[in-house]
Amino acid sequence: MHVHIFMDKNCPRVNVSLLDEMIHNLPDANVITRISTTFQVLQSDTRLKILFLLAQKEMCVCELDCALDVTQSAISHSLRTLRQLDLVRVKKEGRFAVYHIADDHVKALIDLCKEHVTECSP
Amino acid sequence: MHVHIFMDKNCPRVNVSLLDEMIHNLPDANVITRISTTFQVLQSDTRLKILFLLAQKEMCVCELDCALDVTQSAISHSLRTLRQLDLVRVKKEGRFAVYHIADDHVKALIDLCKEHVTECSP
DNA sequence: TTTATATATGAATGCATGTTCATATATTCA
DNA sequence: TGAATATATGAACATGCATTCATATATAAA
Repeated sequence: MHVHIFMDKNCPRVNVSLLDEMIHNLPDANVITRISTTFQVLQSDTRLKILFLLAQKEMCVCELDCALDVTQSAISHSLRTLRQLDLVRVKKEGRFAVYHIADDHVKALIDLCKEHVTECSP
Repeated sequence: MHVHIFMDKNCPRVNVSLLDEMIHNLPDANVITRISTTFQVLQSDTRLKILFLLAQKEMCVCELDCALDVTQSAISHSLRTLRQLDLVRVKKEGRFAVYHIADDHVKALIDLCKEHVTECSP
């Protein structure tokens, strides 16, 4: 893992060895990227609504289609994105694709964020 | 608050009154939007690195500038965005603008997401 | 006051992403 | 087998955003 302090900037407050250690403590670049990708997926109203609905009960695509004011196509695209990050999972039931929240981390994440947002109201 | 079930879609699995209740249980539209905005801000590698650094110690802009391989301008823009959502806060110390994490929710959020990402490795 | 440093901001650009439309696949039912 | 329903996918368009460059403001040092 590369650690690189850009000392050409020459900030008088920098403690080089401390900063070096702090940079070492950063998650690996690929972990950072996966975290940001996850948050990126949680950044859409439609996908959030899907997650809040699925948190209550597993649902097939056409149920979601009844509940949300977007195209069925948009819902499928959203679900694929959520699936790719393992935020939701599918099981086939006859001709229906029934989606459910992947695990409790996901619920905890959105609940925590909801807390943050509703507590401080700027 | 409007609840609208789109029954023209006519999904055989829909239980109208249940779905109606589930839609009522959704957070208000503006809360959803604020949640998605928050996640949107957490979706950038640069801003995440800033948060992971600030989680270790408060830092001024030029310290961050030494630690990260992006422009000082980019860092300032990122910090403003983080500030606007109350994810970080500033205090002035002489000519330095010293930033720190706003509260523990924020730490908890990114830690939880890091957990999720590092546990399931697709 | 002049100079240097620290931070912020605006404009411009390039890239990514969400949605819709059109269409393809898959499953059930007649 | 054929028709209807359920879901997925691709292309296209429009929008939003992160970064950089250039520059402005603010604080300190000389």
